[in-house]
Amino acid sequence: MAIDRLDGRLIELLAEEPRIGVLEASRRLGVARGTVQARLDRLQAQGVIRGFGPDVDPAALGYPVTAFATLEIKQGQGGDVRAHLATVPEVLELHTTTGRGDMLCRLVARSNADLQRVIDRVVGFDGIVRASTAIVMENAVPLRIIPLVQQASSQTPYRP
Amino acid sequence: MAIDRLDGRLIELLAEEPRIGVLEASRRLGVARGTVQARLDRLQAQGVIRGFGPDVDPAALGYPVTAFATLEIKQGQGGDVRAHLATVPEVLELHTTTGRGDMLCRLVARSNADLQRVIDRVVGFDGIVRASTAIVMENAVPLRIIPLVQQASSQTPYRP
DNA sequence: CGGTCTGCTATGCAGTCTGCCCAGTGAACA
DNA sequence: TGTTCACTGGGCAGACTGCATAGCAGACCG
Repeated sequence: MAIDRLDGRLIELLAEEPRIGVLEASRRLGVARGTVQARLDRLQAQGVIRGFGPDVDPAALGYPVTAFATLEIKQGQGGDVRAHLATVPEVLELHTTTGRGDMLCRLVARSNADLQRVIDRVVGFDGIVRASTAIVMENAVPLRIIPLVQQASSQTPYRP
Repeated sequence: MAIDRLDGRLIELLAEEPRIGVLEASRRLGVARGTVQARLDRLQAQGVIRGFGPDVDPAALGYPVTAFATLEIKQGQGGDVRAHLATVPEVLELHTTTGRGDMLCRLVARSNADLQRVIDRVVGFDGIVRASTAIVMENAVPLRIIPLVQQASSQTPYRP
């Protein structure tokens, strides 16, 4: 669960140059190949690294508009709403939350006009009482994880 | 910008088995290796595939709590607030939005108690007028892109 | 203190893949 | 009709992977 500096550097390296191989990584990190191999296996086994899936940009696919919708759900309808939203491709992410709304979801659309269609489809379901949407104007900080990895790994020095 | 069925299948394949090579992918897709190579290059050049960065799970790093904070910003302070939030490792994502708040950010923390520390650090900045936070209870639909890829690619058949 | 474990280093080997090249083919297009 | 483009199928040298082995240093424990 705790990762050390070497793990951190390895993840940073993989994030910067994903196409890199184990051998090249070991050279950059100044450790043996087997060590990198073992660390990678461990990180994946522990679930720290879930995988290396392709990072697809919705904008490049023709969906440049992103929005967040807060949904208020009728009591006891949570499961149905979740199943409904899971069938909508434009729903990229869905969380149930505390606070004002009951659910928060991330949407994409082909245009602002198209967003209306998506929202209609999202809220066109019985269990949803109310929805409020915030359109993203600028993605000031794109989804990132490296700073957190650095923080988490800086605690534990690498002792060979 | 438009991707066809083959591109779509390739992305799906890469998402399912990221460790796959070009050669194996070409076998699965039933096309020549050079074709897969060319498609991959094109997808990356067009920015559809940004990269293959490691998918790190914050929970496995010791940050199991996720929250979304809506921030209200003092007029004209947007840039400063953005720079401030970029320095906080626990801020994984930041968007400027329309609607009720002015910014929406995704936070992680080591515990609910630790979330307080994170929020204090986030809002402990002059430009932020008010913040309202929603803690994520369940990630009903984890960040996904495949359904969108399928939708986008199903329009254009593959004509060899 | 000595035994045991774990993690790292270093090395080797066979099999496989990558990057690059080329010639040929079929379809779309001017 | 001629040109262009994408795909096919093949070949080649070099590099990498997965796997296995052996030695070494530090931590832990009775």
